[in-house]
Amino acid sequence: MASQDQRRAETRARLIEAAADLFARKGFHAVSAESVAEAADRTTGALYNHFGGKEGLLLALLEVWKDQTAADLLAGFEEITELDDRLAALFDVLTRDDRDRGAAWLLLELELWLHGARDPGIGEPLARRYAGIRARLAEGLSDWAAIAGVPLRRSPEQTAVAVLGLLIGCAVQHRLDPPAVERQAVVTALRDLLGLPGH
Amino acid sequence: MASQDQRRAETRARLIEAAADLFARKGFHAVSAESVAEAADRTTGALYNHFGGKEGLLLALLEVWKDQTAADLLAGFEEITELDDRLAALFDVLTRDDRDRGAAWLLLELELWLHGARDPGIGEPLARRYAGIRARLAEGLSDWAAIAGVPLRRSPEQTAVAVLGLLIGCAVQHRLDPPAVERQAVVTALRDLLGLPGH
DNA sequence: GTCTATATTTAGATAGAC
DNA sequence: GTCTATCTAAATATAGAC
Repeated sequence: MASQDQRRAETRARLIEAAADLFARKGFHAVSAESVAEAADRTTGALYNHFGGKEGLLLALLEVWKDQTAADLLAGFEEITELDDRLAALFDVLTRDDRDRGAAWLLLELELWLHGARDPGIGEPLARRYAGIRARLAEGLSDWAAIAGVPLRRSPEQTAVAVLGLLIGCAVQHRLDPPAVERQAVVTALRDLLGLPGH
Repeated sequence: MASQDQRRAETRARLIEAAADLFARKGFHAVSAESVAEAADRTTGALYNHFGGKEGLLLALLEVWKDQTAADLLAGFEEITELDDRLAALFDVLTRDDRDRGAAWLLLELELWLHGARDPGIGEPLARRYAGIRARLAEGLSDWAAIAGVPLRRSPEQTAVAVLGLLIGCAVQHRLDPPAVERQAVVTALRDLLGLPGH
């Protein structure tokens, strides 16, 4: 009896994973429901049974990633002690271009954003997700400020907005033209936002 | 004889304008070549004759916007004298949501970016465009620093990267959740990047 | 140079077998 | 619950008339 649920859960997981990969690499509209099912070793029938369609799959994907992204982004941040390295790690998460999930992360992120900006059904959960990421980041920055004895220049929330904004905006530019965005310059810019003197 | 060229030029312009509007509002893949032609009061035949297809239309659109964007972004910047107002004007260009072209600017921008990140044929001209925008912005910042007597904290180019990055990243967040991004906080963050004391 | 009409392909979605 | 087979709709692209 449990193995039925197990198989169902695996099908669901496989479909979501395949969707994440394909949507990120080719874009939502350029990917057919059939190709997602095929990549997951299932069929469109299963996909429609689970998610009701491609749009439903996108929403499910968003929900799964809701917390995971914040975790990915802040994983390094909370472990590293040296501040400059922590800041650089944040940028690296967004710009690394290897074969793992981080590879197309930025692409999928903006793919989702673009849908969210047009469709409230996607936009609202996405907005909540960003708010969650900022809340965690704000908490981290607030703790850091207290320990380091450096007063933040804005509320923790608005500092998180600025830090996240700078990271996203620089990552966007980096993707099109990597040499144009110097890693070290991003780090010093982040330092500026935190109210630290130049190195 | 000239009227032949004129009509051809007008058809081209109408198609590009219609494409900009529709691509921005609905996204490239969600828009059919036929709907673009219809919105431009022409037919698909004309579209294919001019651009060879929808992809060609996207490229042509990109070329037209190449310089225009920098002009739009910096138009206010160079006229306003009060620094905080200048900085706020930059952000306003990216976040205003009225009925004119600025409305969907950010959407079309990231729509193009997403295609550019996946297709070098789009990515390379797009990268050149961003470089152009940064060059103009760097020049403006450099001039300002000289006049104001405030030394920039990074090279003009890398300062432009950071300023543009912060603007884009904050605009992205603002689009999904306007109240979460305080205009004044963006201004002070920009001040930080320029090495100015808090207000 | 532009339009009408259409060929070709492929998408999303479903019905019924197992 | 999943798969096979198929239906309907819509998209890109073209061919030929004007």
